[in-house]
Amino acid sequence: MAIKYELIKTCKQSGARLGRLHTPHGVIETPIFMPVGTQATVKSMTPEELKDINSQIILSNTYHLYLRPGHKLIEKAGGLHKFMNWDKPILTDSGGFQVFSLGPLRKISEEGVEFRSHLDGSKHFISPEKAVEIQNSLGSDIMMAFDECAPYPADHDYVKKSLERTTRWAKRCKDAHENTDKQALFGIIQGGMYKDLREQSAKEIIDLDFPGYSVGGLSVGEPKDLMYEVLEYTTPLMPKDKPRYLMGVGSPDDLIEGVIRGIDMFDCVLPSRIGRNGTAMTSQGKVVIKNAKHKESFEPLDPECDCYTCKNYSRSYLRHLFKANEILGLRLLTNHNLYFLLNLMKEVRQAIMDDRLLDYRKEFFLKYGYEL
RNA sequence: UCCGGAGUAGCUCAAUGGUGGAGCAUUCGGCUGUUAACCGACAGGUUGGAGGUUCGAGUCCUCUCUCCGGAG
Repeated sequence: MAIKYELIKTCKQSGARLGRLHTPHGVIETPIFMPVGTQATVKSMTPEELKDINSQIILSNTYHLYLRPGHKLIEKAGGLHKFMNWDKPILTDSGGFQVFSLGPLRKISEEGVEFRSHLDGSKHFISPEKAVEIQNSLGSDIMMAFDECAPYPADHDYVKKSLERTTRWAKRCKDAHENTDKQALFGIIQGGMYKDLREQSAKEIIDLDFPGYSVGGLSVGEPKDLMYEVLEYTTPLMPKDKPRYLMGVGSPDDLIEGVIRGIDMFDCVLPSRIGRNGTAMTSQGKVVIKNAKHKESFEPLDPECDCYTCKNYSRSYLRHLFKANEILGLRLLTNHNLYFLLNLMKEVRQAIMDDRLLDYRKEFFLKYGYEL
């Protein structure tokens, strides 16, 4: 087996899990946040910088790398790790979400998905088998099954048909995947916002016996309370001895709420994207660095933060960089936001260890400005 | 001094004589398995000034001011 999950303890106060995930490229302490590096790069960050902020694993993308530069090229380069100079674990998303987000450019059938490239309009076809083949070429530590992410809202009938197809596709992915000792393939539970469908999907996917499971189809525009509710009845259905991954979630409150509901892994573009767009996550809440009120603020972005950005630069300077459209500004904010979430998860792990995650949530929310 | 050109939003510029717009800048908002250094909103005007022609003038006419270019 490529990976092994070790449950260290559960928080007595919240039930959250503290664990370790052993992978071919090292051990990951969970719960963990995974920075997103869609095109074989976490935008604006070097691998060295990612290590400096304690990134343990990053995510990359099948769809994007298949289109450009091509998975065969990456295979020829010696695999994704070597190609991008990252020797720690990598998880690759299957392209299922791109199917969801490509909208009118794609056509879904039982066989797979036909779509037009967003780059040049060329026609392509990705099947479950193809998604596995691509990810085998990339050589990621954790591969994701090719799924269909249903939109929100979607009616019961549509979601049921969609999740059943996701199950059939998951089976095909598993059958196509042979490199099981070097790469782990995770199954994805769908089912939208319907309890009976989540139960059905969980049963079908777990019956296929994957080394890890993710919850997909959340964080697609539904209210937060609804997402938490779905998690509350979905994670208890998942095996305790396997990692649980909530796909696409990454706001600070969602991470904490997800961990409390039994999630071990998260990924999200939010910190890197809003960082590039000029918003920082700080212990005191959100900071939009371009706002005029920071013009003469010579204080750090977050006085409680120990990241490179906060230790060396003022809000005034960061604002200047953004106003002047200087590339360093978005690099520094990306660096800070990723550090902030990685550090948040570190504190969450400590709080689980100390059996006080609910207390921690309360303290964090109060400072950040979230309502409990 | 003469000749020519130009004066419209903070800037660069649109607008048959018929409801003065855009891009950028400003201010603010959004972003959740990246089609995203992106997207959106608010605000911003006595069209250099004064007359005139006209039902109606940014647009045509007269005078005037400023700037640019050329000549002297």
